[in-house]
Amino acid sequence: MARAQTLSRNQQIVLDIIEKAKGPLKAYSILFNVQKKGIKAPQQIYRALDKLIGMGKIHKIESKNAFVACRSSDCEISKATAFSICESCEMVDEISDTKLSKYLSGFNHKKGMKFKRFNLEFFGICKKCKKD
Amino acid sequence: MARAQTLSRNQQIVLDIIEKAKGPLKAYSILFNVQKKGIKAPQQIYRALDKLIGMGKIHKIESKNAFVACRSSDCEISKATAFSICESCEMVDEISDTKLSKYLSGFNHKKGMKFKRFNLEFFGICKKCKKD
DNA sequence: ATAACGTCTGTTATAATATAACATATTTGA
DNA sequence: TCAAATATGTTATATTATAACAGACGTTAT
Repeated sequence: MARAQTLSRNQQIVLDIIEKAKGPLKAYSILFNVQKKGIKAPQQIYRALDKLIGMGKIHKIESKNAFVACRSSDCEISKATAFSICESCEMVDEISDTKLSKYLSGFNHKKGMKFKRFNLEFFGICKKCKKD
Repeated sequence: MARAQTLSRNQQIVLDIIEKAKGPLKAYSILFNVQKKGIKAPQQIYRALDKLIGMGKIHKIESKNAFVACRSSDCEISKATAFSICESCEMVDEISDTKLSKYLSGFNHKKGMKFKRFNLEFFGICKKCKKD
């Protein structure tokens, strides 16, 4: 049985940084930010990231190779993720839309494949950037 | 105005390889495959890939950093992509489902952001792999 | 308690993915 | 035909991610 609640030292450090950030963080940017805390190597970051993703604490934005904190308390969300991404300022917003999530979770491939998980990324220009 | 129909030499070479492949191809695997045709550097591959993506001839599978040929004649599809990915055999299938596409194209963010494009990736185990 | 196990850590090295920058050639269109 | 846009070739380098090995730390079953 995996430990569901407690985070290891490195996991906590990495999660803290990601949660404090305003936007998505890249692995090496996390690394530079935690070097004062004694973490020195990419491996340490990637290991923590993997575990945090597994726990649903963070998500990877695949199109950006960057990581954001999950702001939904629902654990299931890590099997059903959707994001809104601004192509101008790089802002990422997690979309929690029950209808959307249900619609996609119920979607089945014509060829009979049963889906366990999906990731959806929307792109556009956010309100803020449109004004400029 | 961009040339919509004609492909340059390198673009054609890269597209040919991707179209012939059974599954998604990675950039460096494409490179190794076309070295006999005189293409020597990653740049040449990535440049061709970028253009082909822009034309909607191929798509990038973000979660795999790999590329597949578009098998839909509809150009619009490059602004609305959906894929089915087997986590066991790595097979990727492009999903062309009008309802799904319409549903997602019509989806609007609560915060007023207008989406121009989306990419959806479903994960599971394909029929073939389930048998094994 | 202690041995066995699973998990986490630290570390060095290297693989895999992608872009920068510069020089030149080719195509296209006004 | 000349300017602009697009494509090419090339070298170097940046960025992202994993392999492989060694050791530490906590649980828990005996």
